[in-house]
Amino acid sequence: MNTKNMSNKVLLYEDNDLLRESISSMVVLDEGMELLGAYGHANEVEEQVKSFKPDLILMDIEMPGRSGIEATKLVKKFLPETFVLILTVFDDSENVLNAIKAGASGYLLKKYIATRLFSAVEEIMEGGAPMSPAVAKLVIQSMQKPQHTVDYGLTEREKDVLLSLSKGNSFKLIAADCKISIDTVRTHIKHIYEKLQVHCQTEAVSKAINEGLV
Amino acid sequence: MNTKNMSNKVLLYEDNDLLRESISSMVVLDEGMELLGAYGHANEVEEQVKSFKPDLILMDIEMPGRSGIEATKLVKKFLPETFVLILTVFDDSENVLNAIKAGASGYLLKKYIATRLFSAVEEIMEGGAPMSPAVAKLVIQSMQKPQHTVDYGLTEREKDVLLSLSKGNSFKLIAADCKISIDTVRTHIKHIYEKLQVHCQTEAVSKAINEGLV
DNA sequence: GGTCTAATCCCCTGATTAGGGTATTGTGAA
DNA sequence: TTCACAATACCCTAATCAGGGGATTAGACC
Repeated sequence: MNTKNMSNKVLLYEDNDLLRESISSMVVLDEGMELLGAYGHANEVEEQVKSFKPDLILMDIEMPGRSGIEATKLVKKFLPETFVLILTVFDDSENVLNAIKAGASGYLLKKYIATRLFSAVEEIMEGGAPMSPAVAKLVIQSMQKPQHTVDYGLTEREKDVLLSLSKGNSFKLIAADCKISIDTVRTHIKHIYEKLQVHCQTEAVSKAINEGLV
Repeated sequence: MNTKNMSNKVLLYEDNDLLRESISSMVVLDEGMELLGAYGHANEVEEQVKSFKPDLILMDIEMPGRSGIEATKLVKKFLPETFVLILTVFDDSENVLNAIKAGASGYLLKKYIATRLFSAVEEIMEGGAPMSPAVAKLVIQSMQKPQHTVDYGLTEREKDVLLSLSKGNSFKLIAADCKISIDTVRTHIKHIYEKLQVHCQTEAVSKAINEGLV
């Protein structure tokens, strides 16, 4: 889409006037980028994206009106091939993960803008995913199943039964699966309900899957 | 756990003799790391981890016997505070994502070992998550994708009911939740079963959660 | 206007599950 | 040797669910 000697068309959304000016200057002075527009809010992002067809958008999260995360969703909806680099002071897990789920290709904390903006842009345009170490850690943690959040004290056999249950098996099938009688299955199930503090299959399955017990 | 002037205790698993020797040398010669052991397979990883209590494990994926991904799961099970850095030639999405889900803290392609091993180790020990740009991209893509894998043609109302069911609600509670009669719930449930090709609640909930329908 | 579908509601019957017991065996800890 | 507990198995009753009907209303589409 972009060759090395073509400059990348860039849009900037940042509500802080000073910062917007400063980033604008950086972009304008860089020969690899061409600034198409810089806005203090993202309320007209849909029209702007459609008319400018940028290659890259630098997006703040906290802006008056529509948030950068909402704006990112819209951008990816109407021009999916556009890259979005989030520029923000927030590095809490909620914002980071939501931005990435919304379709952002990279996440740069504002304190690193001066030193790393150009390398981040370069990385993004080459198909990479620039992230500060702290952000990368958050992303990885979100994928690692919360293994030892709570220990419900399930025995091995109870875990077997719960696993079979979570696959959608009836008591009858669980009995066959575990090679025990259906009454024993019932006994295990009762203990599982007590330990998980639930009162029916669906609750147990939901809890088992969502808390990584299976 | 580790202060800057304490060397980190390291275990290495790598089946290629030449590469194992070469990485061992790098680790031994670095004053920040202390090599406790280097093995060509991970079949006794459980005992080794328990007796050495390493701070960091450098783990190959493809090894005879137990894979590095299985080994990583065991390590995190018995010594959760141990960091695991995957060293591998594979950068396909399946291996990368499985390794991360298994609990790996970082992922370094072998071609980068010579130039980036020390910085990756440093980053990991500081709580970061070193990844090559290609790997970071894979991780991000995996979070952006899993929305509409399969379309079962559920109507909006059916999705509402399925969502409520997946939270562990009984038909009675779903009825209250959606403000409809229990009979209507039953009708929706019947249609959901048909469309999802399942025959009971647990199967439906399992499918809904695992395939991201809710 | 006719057809289709989503969403709502009702009934019935047989199967399954929930919640309450009790009991035996084997194992491992106190 | 007790004691606790995991794993196995059985019984009973009330509640809930599965699978089969049928029916009405409102909108969409042709």
